[in-house]
Amino acid sequence: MATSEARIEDYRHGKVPRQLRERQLLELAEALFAERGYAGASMEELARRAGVTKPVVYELFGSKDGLFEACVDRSVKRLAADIATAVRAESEPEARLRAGGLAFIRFAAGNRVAWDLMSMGGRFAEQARSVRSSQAALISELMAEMAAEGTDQHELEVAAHAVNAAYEGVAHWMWAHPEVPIEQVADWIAELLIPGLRRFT
Amino acid sequence: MATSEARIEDYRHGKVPRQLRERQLLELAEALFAERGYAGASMEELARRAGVTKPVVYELFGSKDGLFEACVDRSVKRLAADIATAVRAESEPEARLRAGGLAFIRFAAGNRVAWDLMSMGGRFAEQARSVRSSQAALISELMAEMAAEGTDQHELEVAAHAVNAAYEGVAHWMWAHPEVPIEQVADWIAELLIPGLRRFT
DNA sequence: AGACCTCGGTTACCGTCAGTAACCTACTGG
DNA sequence: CCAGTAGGTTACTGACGGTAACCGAGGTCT
Repeated sequence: MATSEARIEDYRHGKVPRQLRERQLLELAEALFAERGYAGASMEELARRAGVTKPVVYELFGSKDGLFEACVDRSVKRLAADIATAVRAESEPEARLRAGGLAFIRFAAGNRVAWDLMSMGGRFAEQARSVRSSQAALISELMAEMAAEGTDQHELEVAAHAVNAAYEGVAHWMWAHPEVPIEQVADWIAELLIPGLRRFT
Repeated sequence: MATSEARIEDYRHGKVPRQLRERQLLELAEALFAERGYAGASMEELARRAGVTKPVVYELFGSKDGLFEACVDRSVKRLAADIATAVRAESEPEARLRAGGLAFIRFAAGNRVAWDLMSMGGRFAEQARSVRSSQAALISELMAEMAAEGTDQHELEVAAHAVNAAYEGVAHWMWAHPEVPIEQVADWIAELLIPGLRRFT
């Protein structure tokens, strides 16, 4: 990392550059949302924790929804990057799926805060849907590699969504069973899904 | 149905029995939540639609959360009943899973209101988790029928959660693709999952 | 030097809504 | 006729999302 990370403490007399303030608020907001839930988190408190007042937050994010979406966006990007990296490390389709799945599970296990953020449905159903779709698109791509030419596009999409959801659902299960190693879990899911996916080849 | 359904209109001068009022409010609340989302739905408006005032709602449900949970509970029970009925109609394990899956998909397709209610995460994460768990328990039961004796209990649970989540995830996909018949979708998922499930037998 | 701009920030307010305390009133049974 | 109660209302509080208006330190142009 060449450019040293700027810190808030360097700006003693208030007056922190917008970009830095934004990063600071995003980090605090992520923690706050995870800690209190969407409804329970108050803009006032976020501002207080950052040592500023409400209008500052509103100028940067527009609204509470805007702030939340920004947080989710951040997490989604991190997750997508993690998966992409893991997938790129392998070359065989099946190995890529296993690697992607493991990365997914790992992320869920190691970033519960971010994870909880992303799986908040409710009024953010639309956003959640688009997250899932892009996730599924990623999987579709993986599957398209190994799919025969004549495969029905809809069926492929459905399978991709199913695969994505399966991992997602199991991630929830994991929280209740920390004693089970995640590699084991990832393996079980892969073992469950791969046989059914083979018919696409 | 022997006992005739009591209706609100029969009680011209206010004074409606609590039980009936409760049913009425639950139905209106379900619609309202679906229409406006949790945050957007106001207790005031619900009361107005029912022709009463807020404290009536509060006496019956305690809080907005309480009302919401009651709504979800109602939907969950309906879904579980639907699935149980469908499953009971078959005898072969594989056919039962297919039937259960189809019932699941059918419910999602025909009760979007209830469905949306159930998949609202956020502050209701705990409730959502318990719903999923009981759902998965149902599937576990199904799978236990066809599972060999020595099967790892954890693996079975994981698979059950994965199967449940897969159906759930695809239900979301369906909304965006109403042109695809639900039987087709249900079949695709079954085809995807069953091969992987066979290793339990 | 002084006029001026702008950037980061504050004070003080509004409207909405969950939740509650206190009160009202038509029936019902003794 | 009186008491109890079941169903309901009025009128309020407190919290919170969101906003208008203002402020002051620093740099820049003439």
